[in-house]
Amino acid sequence: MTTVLVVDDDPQIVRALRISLTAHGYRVLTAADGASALRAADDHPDVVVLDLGLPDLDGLDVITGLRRATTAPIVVLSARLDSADKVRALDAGADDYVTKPFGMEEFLARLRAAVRRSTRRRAGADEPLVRAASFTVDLTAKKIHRDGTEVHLTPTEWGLLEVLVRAGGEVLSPSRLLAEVWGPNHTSATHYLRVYLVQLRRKLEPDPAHPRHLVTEPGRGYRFQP
Amino acid sequence: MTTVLVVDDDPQIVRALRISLTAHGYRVLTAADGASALRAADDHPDVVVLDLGLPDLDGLDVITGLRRATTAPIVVLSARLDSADKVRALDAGADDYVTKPFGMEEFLARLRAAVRRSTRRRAGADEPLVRAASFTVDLTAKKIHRDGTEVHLTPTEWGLLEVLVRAGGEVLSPSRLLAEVWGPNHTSATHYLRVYLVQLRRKLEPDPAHPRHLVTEPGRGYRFQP
DNA sequence: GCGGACCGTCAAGACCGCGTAAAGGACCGG
DNA sequence: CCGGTCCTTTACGCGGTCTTGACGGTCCGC
Repeated sequence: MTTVLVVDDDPQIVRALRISLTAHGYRVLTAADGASALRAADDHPDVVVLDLGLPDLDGLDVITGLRRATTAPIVVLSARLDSADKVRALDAGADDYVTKPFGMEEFLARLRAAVRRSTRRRAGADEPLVRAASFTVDLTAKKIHRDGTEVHLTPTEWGLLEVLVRAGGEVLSPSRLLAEVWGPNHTSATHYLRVYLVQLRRKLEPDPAHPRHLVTEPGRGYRFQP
Repeated sequence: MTTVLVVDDDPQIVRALRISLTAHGYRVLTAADGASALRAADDHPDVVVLDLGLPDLDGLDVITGLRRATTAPIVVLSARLDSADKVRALDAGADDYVTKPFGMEEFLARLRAAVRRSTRRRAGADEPLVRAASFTVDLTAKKIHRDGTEVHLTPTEWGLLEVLVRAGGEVLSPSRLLAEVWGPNHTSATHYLRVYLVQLRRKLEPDPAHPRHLVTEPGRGYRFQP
């Protein structure tokens, strides 16, 4: 679950944000001033929503202080429209700046965008990882693993496998596959496909003669079965 | 140098952005429609500035298309004030949304924030000293140490190594490496790379014939393995 | 049962990317 | 002007990869 630290001294806004955020599945921590905000940073929130008009500390100092404690994205809320304030806040380490009054939908979308970017590396890095019974395909790292060891694929082999995997189980016609891997001018060389399907099966399938994942659909094409 | 891809069909805006961005030390690529924007994504911009009102493709499709090709942050420019548009764009994969007309200072600050966020991980905070098993790279002092003694690198050798090290293990394509080290006009002289890779390996690798740190990814490029 | 279309398999040769050595040439400081 | 460093360019061998051809098998319609 994603944890949001809301820092604002206005109980009205805190309450409104808590309701909306909780309703959207977030876990909510709150702080009413800068000092407690910096303390709350130790609880490792995934994202911080920060009002700049706090009673005890200057807003910019809160940002730099938070930056020392955490790499979580900071979305600043502020009533000030002055663009110089925005520039200072962003350069101090904030990730986005929303002026009050704000629309809740837009605010939530900006929050999602901030969280998405900060988690793409660690969580998202291994999300496009497709599993089959006997091997796994890492689409970003372009690597295949089987029985714990890495399997080496040639560029063309990889190109073919990638197209099949990205299709997500859909049957792809020979001409479609050829166009994707070899370019639109090789759509009649269906023999290539057979050769490379054999090689892929030999490298990936437990029993290459009876493929379970790289399946032939006679007369229609090929399909990847996760 | 940070590379910005500016996508807009209005020559006025492109021109204004190019001037401002260049003056602030960015390298600027431009595209006037969605199709060429997707093509330009292969040049690995560090950040994309995208106008949503393009003549050929729907803005959201451009965002999702870019997201397939690159993880660079996307800052959307749009004349539409409707918050529903913002929500859609942000949820499609955009990182920030600026409405026209916009203040250049604020825009630049948002751009800096977007770039900072996406490069924070590899900047490695305050440890610009990268260790490999057989040598260490000091990125600030521009020095290499191996077995306690300093290794001398020529400027070009250093440039190449620096780009590889800063990429933090990511595979870099030949064209990308050439553009970074020799400038964007030498992207086809792939032979340079082989020559300099040999020299770097001879100076740094324990067994230059079987490199452990400066690794070739056949068909895709080169990678630094710490 | 028979022929043809489609598919799987194997292997040989062409081709291309990569690594390596080394020569030519620009540039610079003495 | 000279020696050195560094960049560029040429040449070549090797190994992996792609392409191509041949052949056997299976399924289906006739």
